[in-house]
Amino acid sequence: MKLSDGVEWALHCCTVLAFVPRGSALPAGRLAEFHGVPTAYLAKHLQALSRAGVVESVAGPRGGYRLSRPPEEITLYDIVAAVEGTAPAFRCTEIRQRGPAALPAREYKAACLITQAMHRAEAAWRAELQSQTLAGLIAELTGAIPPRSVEKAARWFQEVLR
Amino acid sequence: MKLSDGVEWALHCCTVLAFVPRGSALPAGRLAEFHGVPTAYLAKHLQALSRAGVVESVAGPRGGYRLSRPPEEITLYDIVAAVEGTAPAFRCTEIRQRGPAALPAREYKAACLITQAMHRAEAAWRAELQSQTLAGLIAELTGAIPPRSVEKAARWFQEVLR
DNA sequence: GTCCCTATACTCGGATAGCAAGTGTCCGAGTATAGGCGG
DNA sequence: CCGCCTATACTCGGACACTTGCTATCCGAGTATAGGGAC
Repeated sequence: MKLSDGVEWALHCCTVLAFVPRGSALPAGRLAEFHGVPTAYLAKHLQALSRAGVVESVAGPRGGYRLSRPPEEITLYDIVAAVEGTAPAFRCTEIRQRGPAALPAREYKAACLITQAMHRAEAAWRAELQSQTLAGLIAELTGAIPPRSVEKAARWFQEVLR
Repeated sequence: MKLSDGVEWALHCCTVLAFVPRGSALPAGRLAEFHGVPTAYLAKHLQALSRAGVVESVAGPRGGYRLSRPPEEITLYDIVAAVEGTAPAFRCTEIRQRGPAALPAREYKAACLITQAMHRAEAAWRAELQSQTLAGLIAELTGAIPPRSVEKAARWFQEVLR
């Protein structure tokens, strides 16, 4: 089981985008530069965020990406699901309906108990991510990030959003 | 994010192995036949269960696999972890230490907050799986499985364990 | 009849190909901007 | 001096190669069994 690297990138990008002034936007190239990752590949994941309605894109010069909702209304699950998809990690192939103890398909009305157990675990995972908003994450960040880093980031913002 | 098919197979196999009389064992070939899956590939996952200490193997004729502990002491997480590994699904690559706002590496003492949040979610997933034992699953199963299927399975057991 | 020995056949275990999905990259379509031109 | 038009350059979006890890398979090492022979 492995999550795409894009999930990490998307979470960091959304955190940065939360500091973009209302009305402005940040291009994919600037975001990639800020995080030191390949531009083209990051763009791919930003498109996924755009399709999911987490961020919105504006074309042309002075264009780029910005959050489409206030950070209070964006959960970490929204971001993860946008990149990773909403399909369950555990997929039941109904092997109980095969082999010497199998019955005709119509006999299996109730869902497989093993599948239910695995889905409960995934639900717990989703619930934990849904309980955390982007705003909450940023609130934690304030005070946890070294002041010098905040200063450098602010300077970079000044230059890029100019 | 996708779990290996082997996880589903392993869970079903352990459920079946719980019904093997103490002292006996069930070969990989019989387990594969019971579930209608490729023998060689299932064997690979049974080896993983064996390495993890969930099942134990006995070689030679009348050999095979059996649970190495009573079902009360085997959690669903034990089985999933044996097949899938214990590495976290979310891997932090420390992109916060790159780009124009980065500081020298020694400045980053505290763990990345985004990573902490993702790890909390995975912990919730693990906790849910750890709270369920194989014995509990089997208790649920009793009464949920159609009587005709139980009968066919019992007949097959008679023939195989003979 | 009982014990021992040997050959057998069955088991697991790790090493080996094939394939799908994630990783990484590129170029084309669309648009807001900025400059120039005319009134 | 002001408004309009056009050319520009910058943005996103989807289509195209490559690599890693999951899927599937095979053959060899080891062992408990079963049968036969000797006592």
